Amino acid sequence: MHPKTAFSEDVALNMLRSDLHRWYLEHERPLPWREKPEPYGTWLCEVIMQQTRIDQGTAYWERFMHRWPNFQALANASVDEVLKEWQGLGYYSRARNLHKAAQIISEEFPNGYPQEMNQWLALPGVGTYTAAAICSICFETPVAAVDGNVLRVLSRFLGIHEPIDRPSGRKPLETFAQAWVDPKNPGRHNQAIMELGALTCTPNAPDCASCPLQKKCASSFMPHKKGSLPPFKQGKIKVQDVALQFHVIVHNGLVLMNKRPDSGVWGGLWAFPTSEKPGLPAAETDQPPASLNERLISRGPCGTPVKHLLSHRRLHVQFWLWLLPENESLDWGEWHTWESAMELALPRVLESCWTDVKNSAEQKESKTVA
DNA sequence: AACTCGGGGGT
DNA sequence: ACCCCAGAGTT
Repeated sequence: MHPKTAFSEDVALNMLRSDLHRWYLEHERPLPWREKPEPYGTWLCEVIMQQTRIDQGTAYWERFMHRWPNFQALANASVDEVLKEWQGLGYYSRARNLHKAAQIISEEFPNGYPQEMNQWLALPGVGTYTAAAICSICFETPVAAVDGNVLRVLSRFLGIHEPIDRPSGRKPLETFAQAWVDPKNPGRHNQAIMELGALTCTPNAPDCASCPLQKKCASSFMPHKKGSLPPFKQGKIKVQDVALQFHVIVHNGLVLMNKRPDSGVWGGLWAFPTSEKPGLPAAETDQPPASLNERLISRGPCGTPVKHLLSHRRLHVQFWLWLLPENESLDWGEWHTWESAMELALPRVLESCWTDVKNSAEQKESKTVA
């Protein structure tokens, strides 16, 4: 590369930086973790906000900060407590990894914390984006934090029409992002691009007129038709139908709850014992697996079937009531009162169906006695 | 490189 | 119905 070219590129980059930074000083949202940035709150924020809107995650951040204000406090919590506080936020491996990472940090950095990219990257739940965000914001490490906002802003700015979810499209964006990072103020720079993506260079109907990068943006003067603007993606999500059955097993007023395995949906959360099969349910209320009849007394459907949407699955959820015979026992999980079961970390779909299922189960159970 | 993993909001 | 969101881990 010719020195002269490098020089003029450098000048151009500097001008873009100052334009962006001026814009950010005016438009920065007053988010709570920006008041007094420190590693714990920043790390917690970045993990909570993974694939999550600020509007949705902010209340969770506030509650976590209040309940567990530092690495040690979080490390001393139980994973069930952390998952309960995480309930409803989704991607529950984040909560389990958060807890695990807090224990690692409090053990390996007593009264301290990691300060380098590689140390953060070694922690569970911390990937390239999160490590870069933490280190640039807290330690002024000159690394680009490339998230969905940045990919959108830069793909439009550079006019990248290659799919951003594969190397051909992603590589030039990361290269430019890294070259553009302000070595003197990387944290503010990274947050400024993300803020621009969140407020102005939005997924649809970007407000180019008020964008500080407009004059040099490859897309601002292109027609903003619905699918004509970067970013483009290759990946297509195939949503599958799944018939899922929750087995509500009751005995002496108690209900059986299972802790779900870490792998799979709702990992680490508690739920009724579950059976599922691909496809749509054959009927409004499918017959349960025959094997359950061997030890349990079937009392039939319970509560109202519901459809529950996940990003890659359409769950058709049904509940089935069972009674455990007197003098029989079951070691599939834990017996809870309906009240104590509700204190467990539950999937959203159970949270929203809870009263309906409980009422239906109690009604059918008492009818049996009579 | 392709999957998996939630839930909520927008159009 | 489809898209996206302050992505990471596994296969």
